[in-house]
Amino acid sequence: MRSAFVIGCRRQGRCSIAQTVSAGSNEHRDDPIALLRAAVASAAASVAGAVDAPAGTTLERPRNAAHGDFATNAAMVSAPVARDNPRNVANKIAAELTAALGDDMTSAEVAGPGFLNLRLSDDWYGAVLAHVLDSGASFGAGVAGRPEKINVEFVSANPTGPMHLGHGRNAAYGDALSRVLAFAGHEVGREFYINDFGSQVARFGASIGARARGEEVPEDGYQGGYIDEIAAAIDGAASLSDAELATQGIHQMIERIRHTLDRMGVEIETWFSERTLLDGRFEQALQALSEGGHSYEHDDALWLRTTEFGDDKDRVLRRSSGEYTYFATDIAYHADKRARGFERLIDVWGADHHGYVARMKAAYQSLGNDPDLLEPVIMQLVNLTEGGQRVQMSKRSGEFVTVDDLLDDIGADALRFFMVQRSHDTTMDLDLALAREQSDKNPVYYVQYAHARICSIMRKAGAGEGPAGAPPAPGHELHESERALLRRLAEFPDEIAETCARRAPHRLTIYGRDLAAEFSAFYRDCKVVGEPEAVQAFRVAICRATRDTLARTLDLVGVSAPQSM
RNA sequence: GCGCGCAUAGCUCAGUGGAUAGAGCGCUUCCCUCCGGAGGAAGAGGUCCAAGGUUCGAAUCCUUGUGCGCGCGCCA
Repeated sequence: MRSAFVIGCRRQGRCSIAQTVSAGSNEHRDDPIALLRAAVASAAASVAGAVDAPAGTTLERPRNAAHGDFATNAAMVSAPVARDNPRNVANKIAAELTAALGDDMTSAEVAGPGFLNLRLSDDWYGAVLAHVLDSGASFGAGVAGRPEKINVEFVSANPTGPMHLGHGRNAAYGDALSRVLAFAGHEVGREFYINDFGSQVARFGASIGARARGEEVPEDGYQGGYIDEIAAAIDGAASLSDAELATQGIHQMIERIRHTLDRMGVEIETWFSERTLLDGRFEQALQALSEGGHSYEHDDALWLRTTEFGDDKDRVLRRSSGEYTYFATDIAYHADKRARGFERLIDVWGADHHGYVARMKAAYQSLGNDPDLLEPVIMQLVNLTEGGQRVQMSKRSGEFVTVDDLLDDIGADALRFFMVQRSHDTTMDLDLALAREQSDKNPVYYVQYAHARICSIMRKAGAGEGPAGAPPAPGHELHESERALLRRLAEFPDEIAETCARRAPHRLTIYGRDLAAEFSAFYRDCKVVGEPEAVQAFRVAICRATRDTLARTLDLVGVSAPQSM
């Protein structure tokens, strides 16, 4: 029996639930936050007369300073179990905590309906800083409860055209998610599915052929200047077959997409060709569906009974014409991912694919898999704005804005930060004027500036990269800005865990901005260089920890952390 | 019509059961003999779409309604 005990933070309106830990857990023995959390859980369990703290017990960072450094609702949650009123329970928990934490805690006050407001000593804050620096590059890493082998399929833009806005958001999200999952300890495979098979490929080849011969593209063909460019780049294009043109054209488009992703700093490990599934794996998947009794013939077509697993209607695998559908090969693709040992599949799809979710999960289940281990993530649309006006067309070409256009315009850092900034399930506006701005108005510059400023301070302090070592215990009374900054730093591992659990990398951009703002307050209140030696050493250590955590946060989003700007 | 998503400050958005709902932008007013002013401080600005329900406690969970987006093909 394991009851969840969660720590949350609550400051400036944010409330995050994080890592769940059961009472008495020994993990992160040297992590002051984990120790505090464990002490609260243990005290609550003891007072409630239970083995574990009651579910729903939280440790929060109150936004109101009068509510202490940390606060817990343990007493209110435990009261029903303890058959006592919350304030009495709170007093008992406070007594237990005082005994358990000793000098680390300076006060535990009962407040309001039964909140317990805790204040920690400066020595405890010193231990937080020591923990961050001791952890070094692994601070916040490996927080995944149980490491999994996860496949993240993203972008998968059709190789019949350039990457547009939606692909940019998809790429920024998928790459950031992959990075943070890997950082948290999962084994992650990043994959791009190349749709190089089927009717669209034929239309693509026909379009190139038409342009190569100076004809108009067919009614159902692909329009756009890039078709002319591809036709011109293929030797003797006018005399090649449409099929050959399609093959060469797709190769070129993939190279273009690869180049665009490179410019964004997006890494793809596996470029998976749909066509290669036809070597037998495709037939194998269809056979498995048939043997499982999930497919049937009707009206000369082959159908999958997806309604068996919650879809609205059954779906066609093989058309009456004999051609297979995109859906059919996609099923084989998912079977292949599973066969390659990935236990969890995350598919990052565009908004127009949300109707595809139910059928794909049904198909995955038909293959004998747990549908919960296939997670389609739907990216909502992106609108571009400029000075409040909606812009969707490129000024240069008059066509839809491509990712390359945006990279030319606002750069990779701004593109990635802005695209990840919003939760994937909300339609977002990207303000080009703001993204272009090279000032504090622009959030990505704000965070990068804080990092550069810390680097400058450390240069001035002559700190260099010397041994991080254990910083001296604070010899001075800490400034409230120092405590606030250390609390924010200490929150990082929980933030990583929560970002992973919710598949929500946009949290990282918020955390980065909050950490940068917290540093700015520290910078305003606390001088580093020129202070007495012990004070300077302690503050340089704070700078080092903040710099590294800011850099890590930016890196997980795929944004650079410049040492000077 | 059905399905999925969304609805929070003038704008763009955080916030998936806790105390007085936050940030950025915009607006108003301040701060450079100061380790980077690419910065900081203060202020104005809210029926958290509506109505019910669950709870000691709801922006958050449940129902219904409204509005917006997207999808509903033997396309991909």
